[in-house]
Amino acid sequence: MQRDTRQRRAIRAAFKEAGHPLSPKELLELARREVESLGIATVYRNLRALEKEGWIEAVELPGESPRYEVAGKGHHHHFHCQDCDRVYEVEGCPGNLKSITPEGFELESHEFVLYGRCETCAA
Amino acid sequence: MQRDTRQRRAIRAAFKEAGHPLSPKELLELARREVESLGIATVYRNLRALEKEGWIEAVELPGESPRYEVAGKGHHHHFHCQDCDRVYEVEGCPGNLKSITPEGFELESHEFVLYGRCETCAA
DNA sequence: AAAGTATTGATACTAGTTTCTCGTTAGCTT
DNA sequence: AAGCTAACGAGAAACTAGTATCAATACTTT
Repeated sequence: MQRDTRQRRAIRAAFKEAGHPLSPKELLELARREVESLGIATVYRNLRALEKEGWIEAVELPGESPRYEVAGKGHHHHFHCQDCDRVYEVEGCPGNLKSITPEGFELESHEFVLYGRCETCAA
Repeated sequence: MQRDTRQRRAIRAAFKEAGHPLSPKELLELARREVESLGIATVYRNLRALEKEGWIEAVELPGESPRYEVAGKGHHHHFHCQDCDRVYEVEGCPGNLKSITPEGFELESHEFVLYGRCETCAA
């Protein structure tokens, strides 16, 4: 049976407070504010468990190792800040996708990443 | 000075014949049809050299290690076939990007990937 | 054709990320 | 509160992608 540990609570809390996708390292840092002895192995163990139970899902960005965000947010995309390297969610979707899909290809889904500077770094 | 070797010719030829982005492994396979002794180290060496001289450029897709395509094609995006795992180029661009960029964020560039089945695999 | 050296191929190595191992800790149940 | 054992922490190990090493090969020039 699954236990409700300090570590797991800290990890869940970190996701909720952050509100944007977190890499394992970012997650470790954030959750250590709560449980400072937290180890990286525990982070990975819980990421796997939380993903399996559907509470988080992986966010893969070009040339980056995966980040994770709380699941069930509906269709959205991401903004990657080139200064602070953080990833933000963006609402909305450009649409128009079928028109650029080549003849005979079956479009199933799409991913879409904006690059630039976030509000904080742009200032 | 740079030499014109069988290996380098085979690699260039593979890019031109393929007409779509190639991973180092794909490139190795293709170029081995021409030079069967070709080693992976040589592939990486030439990828680096060709990228440096601007003849190819890297194509980064979510969760994938980089592929490379012949440079200088103008703005375009990519279609990743989930069956054969090949990547194709697609013309056009949805536009409309500023409207979904959050307040205060500075948009610099974007990347955009379609997923589904290519013509061959859809048949 | 010979000499000089850039390039090759095989393999060892590095770097980064994720997983495994195992003794210890701490939730949960009774 | 005692016992059971899931979960933890630290470090070793595995995996992957890419780079470095070095003797052998093969372009180029003379």
